Amino acid sequence: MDLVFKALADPSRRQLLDRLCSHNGQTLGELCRDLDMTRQAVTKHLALLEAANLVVPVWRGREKLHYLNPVPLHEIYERWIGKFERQRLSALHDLKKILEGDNRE
Amino acid sequence: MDLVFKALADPSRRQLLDRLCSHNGQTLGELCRDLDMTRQAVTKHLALLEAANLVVPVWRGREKLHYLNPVPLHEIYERWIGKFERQRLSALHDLKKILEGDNRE
DNA sequence: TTGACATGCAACCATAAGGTTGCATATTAG
DNA sequence: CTAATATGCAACCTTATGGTTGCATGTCAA
Repeated sequence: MDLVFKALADPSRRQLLDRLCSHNGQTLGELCRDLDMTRQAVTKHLALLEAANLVVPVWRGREKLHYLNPVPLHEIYERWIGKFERQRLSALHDLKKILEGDNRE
Repeated sequence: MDLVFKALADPSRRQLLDRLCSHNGQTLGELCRDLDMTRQAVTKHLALLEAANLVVPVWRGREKLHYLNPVPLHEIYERWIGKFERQRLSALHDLKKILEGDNRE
């Protein structure tokens, strides 16, 4: 779970996920195209995404295809974001109240 | 948006959000209780959470109260996680197919 | 008004993170 | 078989990150 949050923390990695979202199953070479980063940098990012299980690699000969795994993101939502969503309205209410009262007790 | 992902990347900060979720409006001192970290470390974490607008501070005399702001998390979900949720089933399908086929083209 | 309390600010430190370059390895095409 | 292609691995560098300690500031209570 921590690995997933860590993996999502970097904009380059989110960009890679975005690319895979729009075109699943790309090779490393394809994912590198038009990025101002070396192939090795991309490799490192993909390694973190794989460690977080957000991306699953599949070898086809000398090519490495990358597939999106939506499960970890879904879990993040279920076990983490959802919890805050459930409290969202009451938290917003707290905030509104306290900001209206403008710092008095 | 990047600030929000960065803020969520650290487990201590997620823990602080958790604490605020279960008891909103705590002071710095309260938030520090039973953490194996100095007050200054907590202050730094809270500063990042504030920069990401996940936590809103309200001063009451010499005390600083901390309130949860659910909006950024909601936006993360709306603009980011939701997008992947929408593709979730097809991505799972891709993954299943490719893993079944076990690496042939 | 003075001391205790709640917090802020700044310097400093160790390690992690993101990136590069150079070379090695494995697969495919001619 | 040999070239070119696709990728991996390792060393290295710079900056960010998470943490500490020490001291300063502002507020409340006796």
